[in-house]
Amino acid sequence: MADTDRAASMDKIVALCKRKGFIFQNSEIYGGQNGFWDYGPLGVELKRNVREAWWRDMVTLHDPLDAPAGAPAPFQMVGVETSIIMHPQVWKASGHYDLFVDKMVDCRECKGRFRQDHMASIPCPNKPSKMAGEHDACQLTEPRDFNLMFKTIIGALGTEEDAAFLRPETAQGMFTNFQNIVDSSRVKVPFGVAQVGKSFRNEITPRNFTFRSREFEQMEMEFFCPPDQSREWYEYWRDRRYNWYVNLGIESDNLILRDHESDELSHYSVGTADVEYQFPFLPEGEYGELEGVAHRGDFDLRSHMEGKLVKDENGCLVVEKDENGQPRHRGSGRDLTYFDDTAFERDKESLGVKSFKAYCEQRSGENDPGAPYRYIPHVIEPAAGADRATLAFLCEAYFEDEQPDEKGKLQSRTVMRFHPRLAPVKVAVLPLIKKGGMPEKAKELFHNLKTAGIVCQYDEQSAIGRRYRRQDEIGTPWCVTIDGQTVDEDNTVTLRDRDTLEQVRLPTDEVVDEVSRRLRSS
RNA sequence: GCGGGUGUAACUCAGUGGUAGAGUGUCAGCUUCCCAAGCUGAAUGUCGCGGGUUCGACUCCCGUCACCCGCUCCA
Repeated sequence: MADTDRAASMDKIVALCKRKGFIFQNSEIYGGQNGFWDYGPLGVELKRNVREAWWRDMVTLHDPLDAPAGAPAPFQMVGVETSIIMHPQVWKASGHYDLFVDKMVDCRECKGRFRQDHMASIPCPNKPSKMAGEHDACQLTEPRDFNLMFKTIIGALGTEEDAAFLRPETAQGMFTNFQNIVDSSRVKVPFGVAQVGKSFRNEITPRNFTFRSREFEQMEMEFFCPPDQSREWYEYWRDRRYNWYVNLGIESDNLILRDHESDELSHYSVGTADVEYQFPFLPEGEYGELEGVAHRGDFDLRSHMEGKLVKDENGCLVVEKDENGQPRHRGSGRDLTYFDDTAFERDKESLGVKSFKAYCEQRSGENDPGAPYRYIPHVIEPAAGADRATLAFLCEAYFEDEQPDEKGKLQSRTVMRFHPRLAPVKVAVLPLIKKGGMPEKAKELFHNLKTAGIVCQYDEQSAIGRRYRRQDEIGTPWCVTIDGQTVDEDNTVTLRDRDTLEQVRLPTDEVVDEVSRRLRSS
């Protein structure tokens, strides 16, 4: 597909999102706000389904007794929901505070804005032979702070002293609760903590529909494992997360798993891979990030123990010091190490020691006498964007094809081919015509579907063909039609498939079970 | 943030210095026994927002907001 076609299809998707109630611009009646979006009646169902598919896969269906296929070992998985505003020190210790506060310099002459630490390598827009700020005509402002974290004030009389931040990622809530979770829920390493929630970033350039928003929702999981197994776990989660998208209907041609180059890695990461989708708003062959799966080592827990970490000249993580030799941003001072009692109990006989204390004393000369039984767990973090995944599913579902109308003439059809589990509406109940007892019969079935908790719609408005198309356009996988045969003969209905247009007849009483069965097996 | 483009009904878009139309969609009625059918009727816009010029602005000018494209940015 040419790039112009790709852009055109994106325009159609955006228009459909608005027309059918998937996604609206936030505060639209006031002119809108850059970087903020609202989900409409169908969008909220779709996004809920995305979230639930993730939570089900991660938490609800996870069986801690057996290792899932491909996993190095059995593991446990729990969920949390932590607050959006956290203690300001969290962001200082994690590094976000320093990292997100960029010094920016404006040029009054060329109207350019530059990151102060990048200026030496950015050509002056007016005189590209010189670097920004070095041309005689340049009129630079003083460097100013640009904080990518949303700032707020705690307390009604709050001053700048009471400044706090909306979280730019949900992950820190899992790290700061690490000890609480270990102490309260009897989990043992390796285990994961999952969370779904809103995050906020003051993006400089929100763009591409909901892809880069200032308020967005993340589906993050922090997986804590022994340091010597972290590589295997990283590879496991990377592949498993890629497959999650494939299983929910993303064609593998549009989806890639891309390992980061070493110079692309965050300062704390020893390995990161992105799950990326070929969005229609990108040029052909370019992909946008849906999810980052990062091997974060012990960076996060260590930061919250010791304080903000930086790499020293040897590439080792050390606490960053201020001019007085004190930590630049102190940590909590809590001991967040983990004692692997299972492994120690297993090994202690062969080690010839009675207690862990004795083991440590025996190894008192070592660098880390508690190793490998007491350690800071390493972290594997699959961090997915719920809005980005939702957008990818929307783009992937969009199809235009041609189907014959009642006169046999081909008519174009817009159909959203959502995976049935993601479809906002699962089934529509349609009386073929508005009389002959069909509406009554249809309403009865509709009530039964409702009672069974299946999201469904009832529609008796206008011709049957048009109603099918309406449902196609919002991606409803099945339509049940009540006709004369239902009422006058054998109480059977037709069940129409969105993609094949094929119809099967089945007894009205079996519709709820059949739809449930199809949803389960999809 | 910079440069370019765009902004008229729910959607797609016409339009003119004299306060607005089409198609689709939506709604109501009739008809209709399976894929955007037909007929009849109806509702909807302060022409993105604010200011200026003008007797009069949707139209011209300025500002602003939003969207798209290109740069920049992207933990």
